[in-house]
Amino acid sequence: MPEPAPPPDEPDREDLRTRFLAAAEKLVRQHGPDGLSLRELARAFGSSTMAIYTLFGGKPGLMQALYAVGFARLHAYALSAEHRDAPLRWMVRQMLAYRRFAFDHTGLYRLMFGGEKRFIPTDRHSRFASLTAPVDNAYPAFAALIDAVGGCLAHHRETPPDPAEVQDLAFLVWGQMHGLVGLEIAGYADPAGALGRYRNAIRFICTHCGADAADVEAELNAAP
Amino acid sequence: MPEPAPPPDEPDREDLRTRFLAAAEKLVRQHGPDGLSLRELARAFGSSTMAIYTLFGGKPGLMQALYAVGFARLHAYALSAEHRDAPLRWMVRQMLAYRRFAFDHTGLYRLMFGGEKRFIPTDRHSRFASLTAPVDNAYPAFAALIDAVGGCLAHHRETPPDPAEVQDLAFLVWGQMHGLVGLEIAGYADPAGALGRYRNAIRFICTHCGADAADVEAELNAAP
DNA sequence: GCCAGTGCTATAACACTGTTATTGAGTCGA
DNA sequence: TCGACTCAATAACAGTGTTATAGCACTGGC
Repeated sequence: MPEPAPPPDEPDREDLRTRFLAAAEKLVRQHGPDGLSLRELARAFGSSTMAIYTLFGGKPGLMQALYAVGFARLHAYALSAEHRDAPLRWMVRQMLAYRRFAFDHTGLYRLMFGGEKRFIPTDRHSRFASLTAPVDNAYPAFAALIDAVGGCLAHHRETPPDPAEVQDLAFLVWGQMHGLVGLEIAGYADPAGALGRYRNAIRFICTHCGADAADVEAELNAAP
Repeated sequence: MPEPAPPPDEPDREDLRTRFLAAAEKLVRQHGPDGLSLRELARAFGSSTMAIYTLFGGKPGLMQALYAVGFARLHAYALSAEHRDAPLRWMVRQMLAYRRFAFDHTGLYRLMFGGEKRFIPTDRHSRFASLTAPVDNAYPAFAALIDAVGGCLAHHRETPPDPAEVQDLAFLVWGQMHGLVGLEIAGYADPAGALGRYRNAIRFICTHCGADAADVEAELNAAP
Protein backbone atom coordinates (compact mmCIF):
# COMPACT_ATOMS: atom_id res chain seq x y z
CA MET A 1 0.00 0.00 0.00
CA PRO A 2 1.73 3.21 -1.13
CA GLU A 3 -0.11 5.36 1.43
CA PRO A 4 -0.83 8.39 -0.72
CA ALA A 5 -2.05 10.42 2.25
CA PRO A 6 -0.09 13.59 3.01
CA PRO A 7 1.36 13.93 6.51
CA PRO A 8 -1.64 14.58 8.76
CA ASP A 9 0.41 16.29 11.46
CA GLU A 10 1.48 19.44 9.73
CA PRO A 11 2.50 22.21 12.10
CA ASP A 12 -0.41 24.44 11.17
CA ARG A 13 -2.78 21.58 11.83
CA GLU A 14 -1.37 21.17 15.32
CA ASP A 15 -1.56 24.91 15.76
CA LEU A 16 -5.22 24.79 14.78
CA ARG A 17 -5.81 22.12 17.40
CA THR A 18 -4.25 24.19 20.15
CA ARG A 19 -6.18 27.28 19.14
CA PHE A 20 -9.42 25.33 19.13
CA LEU A 21 -8.55 23.92 22.52
CA ALA A 22 -7.83 27.37 23.88
CA ALA A 23 -11.22 28.59 22.71
CA ALA A 24 -12.89 25.48 24.12
CA GLU A 25 -11.14 25.97 27.43
CA LYS A 26 -12.49 29.49 27.63
CA LEU A 27 -16.01 28.27 26.97
CA VAL A 28 -15.66 25.52 29.57
CA ARG A 29 -14.46 28.12 32.03
CA GLN A 30 -17.53 30.24 31.31
CA HIS A 31 -20.29 27.64 31.06
CA GLY A 32 -18.89 24.60 32.80
CA PRO A 33 -17.90 21.29 31.25
CA ASP A 34 -21.48 20.43 30.33
CA GLY A 35 -22.17 23.81 28.80
CA LEU A 36 -19.66 23.45 25.98
CA SER A 37 -21.43 23.44 22.62
CA LEU A 38 -19.74 22.54 19.37
CA ARG A 39 -21.82 25.09 17.53
CA GLU A 40 -20.96 27.85 19.96
CA LEU A 41 -17.30 26.89 19.79
CA ALA A 42 -17.37 26.96 16.01
CA ARG A 43 -19.17 30.28 16.07
CA ALA A 44 -16.63 31.78 18.47
CA PHE A 45 -13.89 30.43 16.27
CA GLY A 46 -15.45 31.68 13.07
CA SER A 47 -15.75 28.32 11.41
CA SER A 48 -18.13 25.43 11.08
CA THR A 49 -18.56 22.45 13.35
CA MET A 50 -17.02 20.18 10.73
CA ALA A 51 -13.56 21.50 11.55
CA ILE A 52 -13.95 20.05 15.03
CA TYR A 53 -14.86 16.71 13.53
CA THR A 54 -11.83 16.58 11.28
CA LEU A 55 -9.51 17.75 14.06
CA PHE A 56 -10.89 15.80 17.02
CA GLY A 57 -13.32 13.31 15.54
CA GLY A 58 -16.27 14.62 17.53
CA LYS A 59 -17.17 15.96 20.93
CA PRO A 60 -15.73 13.08 22.95
CA GLY A 61 -12.44 13.53 21.13
CA LEU A 62 -12.47 17.24 21.90
CA MET A 63 -13.23 16.49 25.53
CA GLN A 64 -10.40 13.99 25.75
CA ALA A 65 -8.04 16.58 24.31
CA LEU A 66 -9.28 19.13 26.85
CA TYR A 67 -8.79 16.48 29.48
CA ALA A 68 -5.15 16.13 28.48
CA VAL A 69 -4.77 19.91 28.51
CA GLY A 70 -6.10 19.96 32.05
CA PHE A 71 -3.58 17.44 33.27
CA ALA A 72 -0.79 19.29 31.52
CA ARG A 73 -1.88 22.41 33.40
CA LEU A 74 -2.02 20.50 36.68
CA HIS A 75 1.44 19.12 35.99
CA ALA A 76 2.74 22.63 35.44
CA TYR A 77 1.34 23.67 38.81
CA ALA A 78 3.05 20.69 40.42
CA LEU A 79 6.34 21.53 38.74
CA SER A 80 6.14 25.11 39.95
CA ALA A 81 6.07 23.76 43.50
CA GLU A 82 9.05 21.46 43.11
CA HIS A 83 11.73 21.66 45.81
CA ARG A 84 13.63 18.40 45.73
CA ASP A 85 16.17 19.70 48.20
CA ALA A 86 13.48 20.59 50.78
CA PRO A 87 10.93 17.76 50.85
CA LEU A 88 8.61 19.35 53.38
CA ARG A 89 8.49 22.60 51.45
CA TRP A 90 7.93 20.60 48.30
CA MET A 91 4.97 18.78 49.77
CA VAL A 92 3.35 21.82 51.37
CA ARG A 93 3.62 23.89 48.23
CA GLN A 94 2.42 21.09 46.00
CA MET A 95 -0.70 20.64 48.12
CA LEU A 96 -1.31 24.38 48.01
CA ALA A 97 -0.73 24.37 44.26
CA TYR A 98 -3.31 21.63 43.81
CA ARG A 99 -6.00 23.75 45.38
CA ARG A 100 -4.89 26.79 43.44
CA PHE A 101 -5.16 24.85 40.20
CA ALA A 102 -8.65 23.66 41.05
CA PHE A 103 -9.90 27.20 41.54
CA ASP A 104 -7.92 28.76 38.72
CA HIS A 105 -9.37 26.18 36.32
CA THR A 106 -12.60 25.00 37.90
CA GLY A 107 -14.15 24.05 34.57
CA LEU A 108 -11.23 21.83 33.64
CA TYR A 109 -11.12 20.40 37.14
CA ARG A 110 -14.74 19.38 37.01
CA LEU A 111 -14.20 17.87 33.58
CA MET A 112 -11.21 15.88 34.79
CA PHE A 113 -12.76 14.61 38.01
CA GLY A 114 -16.47 14.72 37.30
CA GLY A 115 -16.59 11.01 36.70
CA GLU A 116 -17.62 11.05 33.05
CA LYS A 117 -15.73 7.93 32.16
CA ARG A 118 -16.03 8.32 28.42
CA PHE A 119 -13.64 11.26 28.56
CA ILE A 120 -10.87 9.27 30.20
CA PRO A 121 -8.59 7.62 27.64
CA THR A 122 -9.01 3.90 27.94
CA ASP A 123 -5.57 2.71 26.96
CA ARG A 124 -4.11 2.38 30.41
CA HIS A 125 -1.05 0.49 31.38
CA SER A 126 0.43 1.35 34.71
CA ARG A 127 3.27 0.06 36.78
CA PHE A 128 1.85 1.68 39.87
CA ALA A 129 -0.11 -0.35 42.31
CA SER A 130 -2.62 2.02 43.82
CA LEU A 131 -2.93 4.51 41.01
CA THR A 132 -4.15 3.66 37.58
CA ALA A 133 -2.70 4.86 34.35
CA PRO A 134 -3.32 8.59 34.42
CA VAL A 135 -0.30 8.73 36.67
CA ASP A 136 2.03 6.77 34.50
CA ASN A 137 2.98 8.33 31.23
CA ALA A 138 0.07 10.42 30.07
CA TYR A 139 -0.36 12.58 33.14
CA PRO A 140 2.82 12.92 35.16
CA ALA A 141 1.18 15.23 37.67
CA PHE A 142 0.48 12.41 40.08
CA ALA A 143 3.95 11.00 39.77
CA ALA A 144 5.13 14.36 41.10
CA LEU A 145 2.86 13.91 44.10
CA ILE A 146 4.28 10.47 44.72
CA ASP A 147 7.79 11.87 44.52
CA ALA A 148 6.98 14.64 46.95
CA VAL A 149 5.33 12.32 49.47
CA GLY A 150 8.15 9.81 49.11
CA GLY A 151 10.78 12.49 49.56
CA CYS A 152 9.06 13.86 52.63
CA LEU A 153 8.72 10.39 54.09
CA ALA A 154 12.34 9.49 53.37
CA HIS A 155 13.60 12.71 54.89
CA HIS A 156 12.03 11.96 58.26
CA ARG A 157 12.99 8.31 58.49
CA GLU A 158 16.13 6.33 58.79
CA THR A 159 15.23 3.50 56.44
CA PRO A 160 13.93 4.33 52.96
CA PRO A 161 10.17 3.91 52.81
CA ASP A 162 8.51 1.09 50.96
CA PRO A 163 7.37 2.25 47.51
CA ALA A 164 4.00 0.60 47.98
CA GLU A 165 3.50 2.48 51.23
CA VAL A 166 4.48 5.71 49.52
CA GLN A 167 1.96 5.12 46.75
CA ASP A 168 -0.83 4.33 49.16
CA LEU A 169 -0.04 7.36 51.28
CA ALA A 170 0.16 9.56 48.20
CA PHE A 171 -3.25 8.33 47.15
CA LEU A 172 -4.57 9.19 50.60
CA VAL A 173 -3.10 12.66 50.26
CA TRP A 174 -4.62 13.02 46.83
CA GLY A 175 -7.94 11.90 48.22
CA GLN A 176 -7.78 14.46 51.00
CA MET A 177 -6.96 17.25 48.58
CA HIS A 178 -9.54 16.24 46.02
CA GLY A 179 -12.20 15.75 48.66
CA LEU A 180 -11.85 19.14 50.26
CA VAL A 181 -11.54 20.89 46.92
CA GLY A 182 -14.41 18.93 45.43
CA LEU A 183 -16.76 19.67 48.31
CA GLU A 184 -15.82 23.32 48.07
CA ILE A 185 -16.43 23.43 44.34
CA ALA A 186 -19.75 21.64 44.77
CA GLY A 187 -20.82 24.34 47.20
CA TYR A 188 -20.79 22.47 50.49
CA ALA A 189 -18.05 24.40 52.19
CA ASP A 190 -18.21 27.76 53.84
CA PRO A 191 -16.00 29.75 51.48
CA ALA A 192 -14.66 31.89 54.33
CA GLY A 193 -13.02 29.09 56.23
CA ALA A 194 -12.23 26.76 53.37
CA LEU A 195 -8.59 27.76 52.93
CA GLY A 196 -8.04 27.52 56.66
CA ARG A 197 -9.41 23.99 56.77
CA TYR A 198 -7.29 23.05 53.78
CA ARG A 199 -4.20 24.33 55.58
CA ASN A 200 -5.31 22.28 58.56
CA ALA A 201 -5.34 19.22 56.36
CA ILE A 202 -1.81 20.04 55.23
CA ARG A 203 -0.71 20.24 58.88
CA PHE A 204 -2.52 16.99 59.57
CA ILE A 205 -0.91 15.08 56.74
CA CYS A 206 2.60 16.48 56.93
CA THR A 207 2.92 15.70 60.62
CA HIS A 208 1.68 12.22 59.84
CA CYS A 209 4.57 11.94 57.38
CA GLY A 210 6.92 12.62 60.26
CA ALA A 211 7.46 16.35 59.87
CA ASP A 212 7.71 18.60 62.88
CA ALA A 213 4.64 20.74 63.51
CA ALA A 214 6.69 23.91 63.85
CA ASP A 215 8.44 23.22 60.55
CA VAL A 216 5.11 22.72 58.80
CA GLU A 217 3.89 25.98 60.27
CA ALA A 218 6.98 27.76 59.03
CA GLU A 219 6.54 26.32 55.55
CA LEU A 220 2.90 27.33 55.51
CA ASN A 221 3.81 30.86 56.48
CA ALA A 222 6.62 31.04 53.95
CA ALA A 223 4.55 29.70 51.07
CA PRO A 224 3.43 32.29 48.52
CA MET B 1 -57.70 37.24 46.46
CA PRO B 2 -59.81 34.23 47.38
CA GLU B 3 -57.25 31.73 46.12
CA PRO B 4 -59.54 29.35 44.27
CA ALA B 5 -56.80 26.80 43.78
CA PRO B 6 -57.48 23.34 45.17
CA PRO B 7 -54.99 21.91 47.64
CA PRO B 8 -51.96 21.11 45.53
CA ASP B 9 -50.63 18.49 47.92
CA GLU B 10 -53.18 15.74 47.59
CA PRO B 11 -51.89 12.32 48.59
CA ASP B 12 -52.10 10.88 45.09
CA ARG B 13 -50.18 13.83 43.77
CA GLU B 14 -47.42 13.18 46.25
CA ASP B 15 -47.55 9.53 45.32
CA LEU B 16 -47.14 10.47 41.68
CA ARG B 17 -44.09 12.52 42.57
CA THR B 18 -42.44 9.64 44.37
CA ARG B 19 -43.20 7.23 41.55
CA PHE B 20 -41.76 9.65 39.04
CA LEU B 21 -38.70 10.07 41.23
CA ALA B 22 -38.25 6.32 41.48
CA ALA B 23 -38.34 6.00 37.71
CA ALA B 24 -35.96 8.94 37.35
CA GLU B 25 -33.61 7.39 39.88
CA LYS B 26 -33.52 4.20 37.88
CA LEU B 27 -32.67 6.11 34.71
CA VAL B 28 -29.95 8.07 36.50
CA ARG B 29 -28.53 4.81 37.75
CA GLN B 30 -28.45 3.47 34.19
CA HIS B 31 -27.28 6.48 32.20
CA GLY B 32 -25.67 8.75 34.75
CA PRO B 33 -26.93 12.11 35.95
CA ASP B 34 -26.35 13.75 32.56
CA GLY B 35 -28.09 10.99 30.67
CA LEU B 36 -31.50 11.59 32.16
CA SER B 37 -33.96 12.67 29.51
CA LEU B 38 -37.41 14.02 30.26
CA ARG B 39 -38.78 12.34 27.17
CA GLU B 40 -37.31 8.98 28.08
CA LEU B 41 -38.60 9.34 31.62
CA ALA B 42 -42.08 10.17 30.37
CA ARG B 43 -41.92 7.27 27.94
CA ALA B 44 -40.88 4.84 30.64
CA PHE B 45 -43.65 6.19 32.81
CA GLY B 46 -46.26 6.01 30.06
CA SER B 47 -47.12 9.68 30.10
CA SER B 48 -46.10 12.93 28.50
CA THR B 49 -43.36 15.30 29.51
CA MET B 50 -45.96 17.81 30.65
CA ALA B 51 -46.67 15.79 33.77
CA ILE B 52 -43.08 16.41 34.83
CA TYR B 53 -43.56 20.11 34.32
CA THR B 54 -46.69 20.27 36.45
CA LEU B 55 -45.14 18.10 39.16
CA PHE B 56 -41.61 19.50 39.27
CA GLY B 57 -41.69 22.64 37.16
CA GLY B 58 -39.06 21.41 34.75
CA LYS B 59 -35.82 19.49 34.65
CA PRO B 60 -33.98 21.54 37.31
CA GLY B 61 -36.92 20.97 39.66
CA LEU B 62 -36.82 17.26 39.00
CA MET B 63 -33.07 17.24 39.60
CA GLN B 64 -33.46 19.12 42.87
CA ALA B 65 -36.05 16.58 44.00
CA LEU B 66 -33.68 13.76 43.05
CA TYR B 67 -31.00 15.62 44.95
CA ALA B 68 -33.15 15.57 48.07
CA VAL B 69 -33.87 11.87 47.54
CA GLY B 70 -30.16 11.23 47.41
CA PHE B 71 -29.52 12.95 50.70
CA ALA B 72 -32.40 11.10 52.31
CA ARG B 73 -30.80 7.86 51.15
CA LEU B 74 -27.42 8.94 52.49
CA HIS B 75 -29.05 9.86 55.77
CA ALA B 76 -30.58 6.40 55.99
CA TYR B 77 -27.16 4.86 55.49
CA ALA B 78 -25.79 7.06 58.25
CA LEU B 79 -28.63 6.11 60.58
CA SER B 80 -28.03 2.42 59.95
CA ALA B 81 -24.51 2.90 61.29
CA GLU B 82 -25.55 4.72 64.45
CA HIS B 83 -24.04 3.43 67.71
CA ARG B 84 -24.25 6.26 70.19
CA ASP B 85 -23.06 4.04 73.00
CA ALA B 86 -19.89 3.00 71.10
CA PRO B 87 -18.47 6.11 69.44
CA LEU B 88 -15.57 4.39 67.72
CA ARG B 89 -17.84 1.74 66.24
CA TRP B 90 -20.21 4.50 65.23
CA MET B 91 -17.52 6.39 63.38
CA VAL B 92 -15.99 3.38 61.69
CA ARG B 93 -19.31 2.08 60.46
CA GLN B 94 -20.47 5.48 59.32
CA MET B 95 -17.37 5.92 57.22
CA LEU B 96 -17.86 2.49 55.72
CA ALA B 97 -21.52 3.25 55.11
CA TYR B 98 -20.57 6.42 53.24
CA ARG B 99 -18.53 4.46 50.75
CA ARG B 100 -21.20 1.83 50.46
CA PHE B 101 -23.78 4.48 49.66
CA ALA B 102 -21.57 6.00 46.99
CA PHE B 103 -21.27 2.70 45.15
CA ASP B 104 -24.82 1.54 45.74
CA HIS B 105 -26.08 4.82 44.24
CA THR B 106 -23.31 6.11 42.04
CA GLY B 107 -25.68 8.05 39.81
CA LEU B 108 -27.19 9.92 42.73
CA TYR B 109 -23.78 10.46 44.25
CA ARG B 110 -22.44 12.06 41.11
CA LEU B 111 -25.56 14.21 40.92
CA MET B 112 -25.15 15.35 44.51
CA PHE B 113 -21.44 16.08 44.37
CA GLY B 114 -20.81 16.75 40.71
CA GLY B 115 -20.72 20.47 41.27
CA GLU B 116 -23.72 21.44 39.19
CA LYS B 117 -24.71 24.35 41.37
CA ARG B 118 -28.11 24.86 39.83
CA PHE B 119 -29.28 21.60 41.35
CA ILE B 120 -28.46 22.68 44.88
CA PRO B 121 -31.34 24.52 46.52
CA THR B 122 -30.32 28.08 47.13
CA ASP B 123 -32.29 28.84 50.28
CA ARG B 124 -29.60 28.02 52.79
CA HIS B 125 -29.47 29.10 56.36
CA SER B 126 -27.04 27.27 58.56
CA ARG B 127 -25.91 27.55 62.12
CA PHE B 128 -22.79 25.56 61.39
CA ALA B 129 -19.53 27.30 60.82
CA SER B 130 -17.61 25.10 58.45
CA LEU B 131 -20.48 23.39 56.70
CA THR B 132 -23.09 25.22 54.71
CA ALA B 133 -26.77 24.58 54.86
CA PRO B 134 -27.10 21.09 53.38
CA VAL B 135 -26.12 19.92 56.83
CA ASP B 136 -28.66 21.88 58.75
CA ASN B 137 -32.27 20.96 58.23
CA ALA B 138 -32.61 19.81 54.67
CA TYR B 139 -29.97 17.10 54.73
CA PRO B 140 -29.27 15.78 58.22
CA ALA B 141 -26.76 13.24 56.97
CA PHE B 142 -23.83 15.49 57.75
CA ALA B 143 -25.12 16.33 61.17
CA ALA B 144 -24.85 12.61 61.88
CA LEU B 145 -21.21 12.72 60.81
CA ILE B 146 -20.58 15.64 63.12
CA ASP B 147 -22.23 13.76 65.96
CA ALA B 148 -20.14 10.67 65.32
CA VAL B 149 -16.88 12.58 65.14
CA GLY B 150 -17.79 14.60 68.20
CA GLY B 151 -18.75 11.49 70.14
CA CYS B 152 -15.53 9.76 69.20
CA LEU B 153 -13.48 12.78 70.13
CA ALA B 154 -15.29 13.23 73.46
CA HIS B 155 -14.86 9.59 74.33
CA HIS B 156 -11.08 9.76 74.11
CA ARG B 157 -10.60 13.05 75.89
CA GLU B 158 -11.10 14.39 79.34
CA THR B 159 -12.48 17.79 78.45
CA PRO B 160 -15.36 18.01 75.99
CA PRO B 161 -14.11 19.09 72.57
CA ASP B 162 -14.77 22.50 71.16
CA PRO B 163 -17.75 22.38 68.76
CA ALA B 164 -15.86 24.39 66.18
CA GLU B 165 -13.00 21.91 66.30
CA VAL B 166 -15.46 19.05 65.92
CA GLN B 167 -17.01 20.69 62.87
CA ASP B 168 -13.67 21.33 61.24
CA LEU B 169 -12.50 17.81 61.91
CA ALA B 170 -15.76 16.38 60.63
CA PHE B 171 -15.33 18.37 57.45
CA LEU B 172 -11.83 16.96 57.11
CA VAL B 173 -13.23 13.45 57.54
CA TRP B 174 -15.93 14.19 54.99
CA GLY B 175 -13.30 15.49 52.62
CA GLN B 176 -11.21 12.35 53.03
CA MET B 177 -14.19 10.09 52.39
CA HIS B 178 -15.46 12.09 49.45
CA GLY B 179 -12.01 12.40 47.93
CA LEU B 180 -11.22 8.70 47.95
CA VAL B 181 -14.70 7.77 46.79
CA GLY B 182 -14.74 10.47 44.15
CA LEU B 183 -11.38 9.46 42.71
CA GLU B 184 -12.51 5.88 42.64
CA ILE B 185 -15.77 6.75 40.89
CA ALA B 186 -13.91 8.90 38.39
CA GLY B 187 -11.74 5.91 37.53
CA TYR B 188 -8.39 6.93 39.02
CA ALA B 189 -8.11 4.21 41.62
CA ASP B 190 -7.10 0.64 41.19
CA PRO B 191 -10.38 -1.09 42.03
CA ALA B 192 -8.60 -4.01 43.64
CA GLY B 193 -6.94 -2.03 46.42
CA ALA B 194 -9.48 0.73 46.79
CA LEU B 195 -11.33 -0.71 49.76
CA GLY B 196 -8.05 -1.47 51.48
CA ARG B 197 -6.88 2.13 51.09
CA TYR B 198 -10.23 3.39 52.33
CA ARG B 199 -9.87 1.23 55.44
CA ASN B 200 -6.39 2.67 55.82
CA ALA B 201 -7.90 6.13 55.82
CA ILE B 202 -10.31 5.03 58.54
CA ARG B 203 -7.38 3.81 60.64
CA PHE B 204 -5.56 7.03 59.94
CA ILE B 205 -8.42 9.27 60.99
CA CYS B 206 -9.70 7.31 63.96
CA THR B 207 -6.30 7.14 65.58
CA HIS B 208 -6.02 10.87 65.00
CA CYS B 209 -9.24 11.22 66.97
CA GLY B 210 -7.54 9.51 69.88
CA ALA B 211 -8.67 5.94 69.40
CA ASP B 212 -6.36 3.04 70.02
CA ALA B 213 -5.05 1.35 66.89
CA ALA B 214 -5.99 -2.09 68.12
CA ASP B 215 -9.52 -0.96 68.88
CA VAL B 216 -9.88 0.49 65.40
CA GLU B 217 -8.65 -2.79 63.95
CA ALA B 218 -11.16 -4.71 66.01
CA GLU B 219 -14.00 -2.46 64.86
CA LEU B 220 -12.91 -2.80 61.25
CA ASN B 221 -12.93 -6.56 61.55
CA ALA B 222 -16.28 -6.60 63.32
CA ALA B 223 -17.98 -4.30 60.84
CA PRO B 224 -20.34 -5.98 58.42
C1' DG C 1 -1.97 23.77 -18.78
C1' DC C 2 -4.87 20.42 -17.62
C1' DC C 3 -6.86 16.76 -15.15
C1' DA C 4 -7.77 13.22 -11.69
C1' DG C 5 -7.42 12.69 -6.89
C1' DT C 6 -7.43 13.98 -2.28
C1' DG C 7 -8.30 16.47 2.14
C1' DC C 8 -11.08 19.71 4.25
C1' DT C 9 -15.02 22.67 5.13
C1' DA C 10 -19.66 24.67 4.62
C1' DT C 11 -24.48 23.55 3.99
C1' DA C 12 -28.34 20.99 4.94
C1' DA C 13 -30.62 17.37 7.06
C1' DC C 14 -31.67 13.90 10.93
C1' DA C 15 -32.59 12.49 15.53
C1' DC C 16 -32.36 14.04 19.68
C1' DT C 17 -32.89 17.38 23.85
C1' DG C 18 -35.64 20.97 27.15
C1' DT C 19 -39.24 24.14 26.95
C1' DT C 20 -43.60 26.38 25.84
C1' DA C 21 -48.16 27.58 23.56
C1' DT C 22 -52.31 25.49 22.46
C1' DT C 23 -55.99 22.53 22.91
C1' DG C 24 -59.02 19.37 24.78
C1' DA C 25 -60.55 16.29 28.48
C1' DG C 26 -61.72 15.89 33.09
C1' DT C 27 -63.21 17.62 37.77
C1' DC C 28 -64.90 20.39 41.28
C1' DG C 29 -68.04 23.81 43.27
C1' DA C 30 -72.10 26.88 42.72
C1' DT D 1 -76.20 22.17 34.60
C1' DC D 2 -72.96 25.17 33.87
C1' DG D 3 -68.83 27.83 34.32
C1' DA D 4 -64.20 27.80 36.06
C1' DC D 5 -60.35 25.58 36.78
C1' DT D 6 -56.53 22.03 36.65
C1' DC D 7 -53.94 19.10 34.18
C1' DA D 8 -52.00 16.33 30.49
C1' DA D 9 -51.40 15.44 25.48
C1' DT D 10 -50.10 17.45 21.05
C1' DA D 11 -47.45 20.22 18.36
C1' DA D 12 -44.14 23.57 17.69
C1' DC D 13 -39.61 26.13 18.67
C1' DA D 14 -34.84 26.61 19.61
C1' DG D 15 -31.05 24.19 20.72
C1' DT D 16 -27.79 20.06 20.71
C1' DG D 17 -24.41 16.23 18.43
C1' DT D 18 -23.87 13.88 14.32
C1' DT D 19 -23.84 12.68 9.44
C1' DA D 20 -24.50 12.87 4.28
C1' DT D 21 -23.84 15.80 0.43
C1' DA D 22 -21.60 18.90 -2.21
C1' DG D 23 -18.15 22.31 -3.30
C1' DC D 24 -13.72 24.37 -2.59
C1' DA D 25 -8.62 24.32 -2.63
C1' DC D 26 -4.68 22.10 -3.24
C1' DT D 27 -1.50 18.57 -4.62
C1' DG D 28 0.98 15.06 -8.15
C1' DG D 29 1.50 13.37 -12.65
C1' DC D 30 1.13 13.94 -17.41
